[in-house]
Amino acid sequence: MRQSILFTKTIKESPKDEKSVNARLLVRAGFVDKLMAGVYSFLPLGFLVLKKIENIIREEMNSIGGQEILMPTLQPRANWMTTGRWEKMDDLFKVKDASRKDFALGATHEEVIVPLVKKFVSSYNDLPLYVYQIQNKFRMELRAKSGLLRGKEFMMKDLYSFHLTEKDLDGYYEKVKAAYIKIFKRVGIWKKTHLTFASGGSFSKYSQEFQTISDGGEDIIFVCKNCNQAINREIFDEVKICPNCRRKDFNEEKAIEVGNIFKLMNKYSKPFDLFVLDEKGRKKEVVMGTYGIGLGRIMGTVVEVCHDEKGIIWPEEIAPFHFHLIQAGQGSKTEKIARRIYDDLQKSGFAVLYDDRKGKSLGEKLVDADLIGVPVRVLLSDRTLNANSAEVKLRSKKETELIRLPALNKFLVSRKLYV
RNA sequence: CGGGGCGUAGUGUAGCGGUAGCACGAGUCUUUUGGGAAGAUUUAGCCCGAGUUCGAAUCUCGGCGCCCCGACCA
Repeated sequence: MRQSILFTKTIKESPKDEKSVNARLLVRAGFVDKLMAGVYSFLPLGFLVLKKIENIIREEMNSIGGQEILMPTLQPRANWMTTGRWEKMDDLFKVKDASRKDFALGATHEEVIVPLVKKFVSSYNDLPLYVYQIQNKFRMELRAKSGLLRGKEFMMKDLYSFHLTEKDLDGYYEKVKAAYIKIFKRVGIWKKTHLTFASGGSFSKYSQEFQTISDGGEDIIFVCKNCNQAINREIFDEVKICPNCRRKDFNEEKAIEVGNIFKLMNKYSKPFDLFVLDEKGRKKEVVMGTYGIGLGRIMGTVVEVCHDEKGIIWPEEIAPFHFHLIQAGQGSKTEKIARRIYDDLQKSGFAVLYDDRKGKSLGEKLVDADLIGVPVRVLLSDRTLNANSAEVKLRSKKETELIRLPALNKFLVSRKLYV
């Protein structure tokens, strides 16, 4: 993409109504725009990142047998009455139509997926079944905060699994756990992410969460110094011992909950009477699991974890572009060669942000590049051109390297980091 | 939902009952261009509504909005 036609612009000062690191950097760099507290638009750069995250999640969900669907946001009150959550769920958005009929805006989709599955699943042969969607959720957060980390409207991947037995659910639960670890590795936050025991809410005594250590987080976890297992503060007092290695030595950390996995058992299959017939024709209750990841929250978490005083440092797999090509100087030869590098890289299958803006000093372009945080910067100026070279720099490193132009494309493309 | 703080231009501020001003930013043009350059020029504001007053950015009341702490958070 040519930066001269990118309609968003970087902002020099941090917006005064944003305190969290992720919101300040993402707004300044032009990835997102705040419409109101807890509700953000994703601008071209931010939408690219969101789609990368989405695709990683989609790939990993597909790899464990997930079938993708899309369910409605607008949902009938009756389904929520069936589960009792119309009254019980404090943060459920409720709306009325012109005839005063009630609807819920989907905060989660058990009330839709269970009746849906009931229409198609009737035999034990139909199980297990794994269905997921990636879609906006609405929650009436009374206190939206921390930029993208806690919003009223946010994109979420929600996976639901349906099983004949708890044992089968347990097996799939472990598969999801492994898939989640892959996702957190690919988006670049796994090193700071811990599998964490937490309260099970109303379903079971405990659940498991993935918590990423960050000052921007709102949870407190205790990380086992021996094995990296963590325990959420909400249950620490009753546990006080690592459930994994039985030791009692912990570090206390602030953390962001980036995903959770949950055994629902019959919590929702029961109210909707979701059952199958087994091989002997007997009714068997279906057991379920639910597994969520917030996409915007992942994006915000990545920024919280991957930034420096100059801006964002995107992990390679979710960066909006592979390369940020910067053209400095208005010489027609410089422009011609920059254009050729841009075209060649794109032909090689890479996404390039090409800073072809006129009238900006190199300093301004470099400051913008640091803020936006594309992993690899390629600088072509009159000066580098004199040496028949371009300067290559990783956003995460200080060193720069001059690469001779004839070898440039090969050098950049040969980096195995970008696929 | 409880508590606290705060609303004057995009940002930061001045004004303290009597003509809304400054700086930065942003736009245009020119000269520039190796880490946010310079000149000229332009743009843009009292959160909203009632009340008090001859007169309200300023005082009173109500609303709305934002931030922070807590509670909540399949």
